[in-house]
Amino acid sequence: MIRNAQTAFEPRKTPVQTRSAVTVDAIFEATIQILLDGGTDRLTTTRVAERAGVSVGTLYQYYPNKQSLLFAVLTVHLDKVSKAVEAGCERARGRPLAEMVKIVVEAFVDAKMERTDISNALYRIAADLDGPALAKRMGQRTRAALAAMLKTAPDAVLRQEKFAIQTLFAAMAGTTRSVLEAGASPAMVRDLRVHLVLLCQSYMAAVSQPPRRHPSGA
Amino acid sequence: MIRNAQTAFEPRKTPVQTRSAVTVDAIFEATIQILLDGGTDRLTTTRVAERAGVSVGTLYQYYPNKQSLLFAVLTVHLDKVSKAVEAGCERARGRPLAEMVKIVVEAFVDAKMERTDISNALYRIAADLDGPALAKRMGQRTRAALAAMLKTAPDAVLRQEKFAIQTLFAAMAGTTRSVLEAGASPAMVRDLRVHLVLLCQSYMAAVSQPPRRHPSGA
Amino acid sequence: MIRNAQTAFEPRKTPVQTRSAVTVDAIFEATIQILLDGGTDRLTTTRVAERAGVSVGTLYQYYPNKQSLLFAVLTVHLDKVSKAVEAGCERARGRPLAEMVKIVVEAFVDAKMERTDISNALYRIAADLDGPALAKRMGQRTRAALAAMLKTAPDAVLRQEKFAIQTLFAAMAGTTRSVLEAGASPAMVRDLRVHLVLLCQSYMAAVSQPPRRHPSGA
Amino acid sequence: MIRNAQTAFEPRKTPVQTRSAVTVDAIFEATIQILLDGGTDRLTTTRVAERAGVSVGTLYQYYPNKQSLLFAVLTVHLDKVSKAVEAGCERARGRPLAEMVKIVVEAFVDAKMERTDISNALYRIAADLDGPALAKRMGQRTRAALAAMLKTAPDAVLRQEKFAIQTLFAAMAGTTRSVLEAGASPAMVRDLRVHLVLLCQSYMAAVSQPPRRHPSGA
DNA sequence: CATGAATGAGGTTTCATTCAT
DNA sequence: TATGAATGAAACCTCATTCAT
Repeated sequence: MIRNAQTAFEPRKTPVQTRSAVTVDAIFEATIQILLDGGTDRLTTTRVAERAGVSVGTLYQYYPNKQSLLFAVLTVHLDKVSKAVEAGCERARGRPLAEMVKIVVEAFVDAKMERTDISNALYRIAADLDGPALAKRMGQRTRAALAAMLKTAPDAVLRQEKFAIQTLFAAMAGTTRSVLEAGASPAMVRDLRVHLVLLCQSYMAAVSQPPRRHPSGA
Repeated sequence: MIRNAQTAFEPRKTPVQTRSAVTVDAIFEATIQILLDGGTDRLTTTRVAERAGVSVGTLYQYYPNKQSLLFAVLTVHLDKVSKAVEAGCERARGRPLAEMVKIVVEAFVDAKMERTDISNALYRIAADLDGPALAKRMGQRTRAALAAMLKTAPDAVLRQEKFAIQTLFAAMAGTTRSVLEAGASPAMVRDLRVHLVLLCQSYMAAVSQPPRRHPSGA
Repeated sequence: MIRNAQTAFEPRKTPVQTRSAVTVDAIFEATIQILLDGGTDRLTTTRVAERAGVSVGTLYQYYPNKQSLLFAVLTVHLDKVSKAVEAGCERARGRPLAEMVKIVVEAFVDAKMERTDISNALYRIAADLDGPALAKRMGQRTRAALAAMLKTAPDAVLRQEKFAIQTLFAAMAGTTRSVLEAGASPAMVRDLRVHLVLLCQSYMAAVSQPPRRHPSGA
Repeated sequence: MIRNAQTAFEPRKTPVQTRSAVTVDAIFEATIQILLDGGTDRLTTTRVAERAGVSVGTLYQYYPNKQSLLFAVLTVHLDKVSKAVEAGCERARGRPLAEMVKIVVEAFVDAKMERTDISNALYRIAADLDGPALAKRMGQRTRAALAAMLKTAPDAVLRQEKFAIQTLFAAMAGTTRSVLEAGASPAMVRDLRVHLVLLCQSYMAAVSQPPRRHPSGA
């Protein structure tokens, strides 16, 4: 486990020349490839560089250390998933609660499952980085989006809003992870999609109550 | 990640003499201690031996390699949790579905949360071992116990039984993990306990139907 | 230690255009700055170039390799000190021995102590260059100047002149170095100045004898 | 330059088995050998181990890092010199000032000059360690011994005792160093021995005064 | 001329594992 | 059986230097 401390994790330089951009992409791709067919301990900076067709030195011009490379790769993935969920939240605004949950959960699962191999590989490297830090990075944004969306539900209002959302998110992410790590078959993925929707819908229903009617009329 | 392939993972000898038992225990305890205050990368065989008060040579007499040590430690933990759940299942036989779920989920959460630090540490070493293998080890037994218990519910019968149980288990384990890895405070743990029960209860209710009445009488 | 062997140590081109002169100065200054706040192992060509506001490539246009840069920086410093001593020698011609020594030693100490931080930093890089070569560079000139001056002393003539001068110089340089490297405080520097004069004066007196009187008259 | 900071510099373990003692000695000797025929930058831990006929790993069992190895080598040398001087001080107690100085200076020069090659090599590695720290290590003890000895001189008492001793020591050490680094020939060494005695004697005489007579009798 | 991306040998250090004592 | 010294492959990372743009 590599604890974050205060070290600079930021990539070292932003490529200005075209050549650099190509290099950075190659490194990125190589990292994932190696992770896929080698596992965590084949993932060495030397090997990544080799696979990317550059020298180690070059790799270190862009990433100050191994963690920063892993961090970058992970971040890109998490951001993609976050964006997918946020987009789902946007689309689902104003719909009934059950529908909302369906849209969002499906967006999440689809994003995660698009490449189950990559998702799985990334779970493994996540363990070597600072857990809480990453959880925050991804969780915060997503939970905010969920909260905003849920307020627009016409048919329900949450009790213990904050914690309910946390649980909802933990259930989505955790259940998916468990299934993935168990080595899910495509069939299982399909089923998961359906059942996770059900799971989240029923939970949300359970922690909601009908909105207070406006004393309109009468 | 250390893939096991065909290597012998079994501990080398089962301690028969008292002296050995003490040694093994010390090694065991040392492993966890180091994990707790050092993180994954302080966890070296030498350090474990040192902390346990034995020589590395001795350690290797009981565990043929590092993985086998980690595997053993993890196994003990998982078995403890499994047993707790199984005991819960036993206790819950014949009760109404909601009650069943409550008992089982609480048993699981309590077992995991008894020492959140240890649970967290073990999540980290789990990443370095073979995921699916471990999932199986723990999952199989537990799911069997759940299945047996659920059949005794007087008020509900599951649809898609097998997959529902898988999802139930993934939700329990995954959600708990997510919360733990985010660095849960004691307060959050308490809330989790309550909400995870709710989550599982509502899901189980959703995938159940009232039992077909026996055409008794009439 | 980088032994020079046959490598070209001379700077590559002498700047004729103003732009070049500015560049060279910047590199020079940067080298010292880095040495001051980083120590020997932060002193990399890349860093020097960066701090100087030019590219590494440019640096290598003026200095064919790292040593040549260090050599140049050191040389400038040594020349400055040499010049100060030579000027002292010039001023002191014809004076009594004790006065001569006072003037010269003070000139030397003042030159070295003007920036104790820089002197210290340069001692460090000197170790990475060829010791004897540098000693010669500085020593020869200075000893010649000392010899010429001492011949004009009206009140004394040296025995074993050559070696006495060598010792005088070694004592001046060595003692000063020892004090500096010990991390001299300003107060110590003041004291050193006084005592080094005393030291050299008494030594010179001890190795001198009254001049043979010219058989003038009688 | 490797600054000391707070890192453990102490050797890692004291050899208990005979085998270890042999190993440690071999490493020690190898370090010096490499320094002698290679210079500072051939001095790598790998090369030292190789020359010592052990593996790098073994080296690191005894020295936690490169500096600690250098530090140890240097320390042994400095201690040897210190001891020689202290022994000289002991022997010289009660003698007249000039004799005292002669004994001590010769003890120092002889110790340093016993192996000029080694002394020179060590000057070079000293630059890569923390200057002041080392100066203290050696200087303190020696100055204390000098002070104690000088108090027993029957024919002189020092003015500004503390600073005079500091200067005396700096002159001894510094002058010797200068001569050595200039690549002294055996002949020069002989001369240095004589002249350094003279130098120190005349300085000490200059900063002394006859002792106040006890108003005994008359 | 200047730039700065790329190189890659080589440095320090760790650590699972063995085996003579 | 226990010990712990020894091993050495392999990891991470730096930096002097080059050369296409």
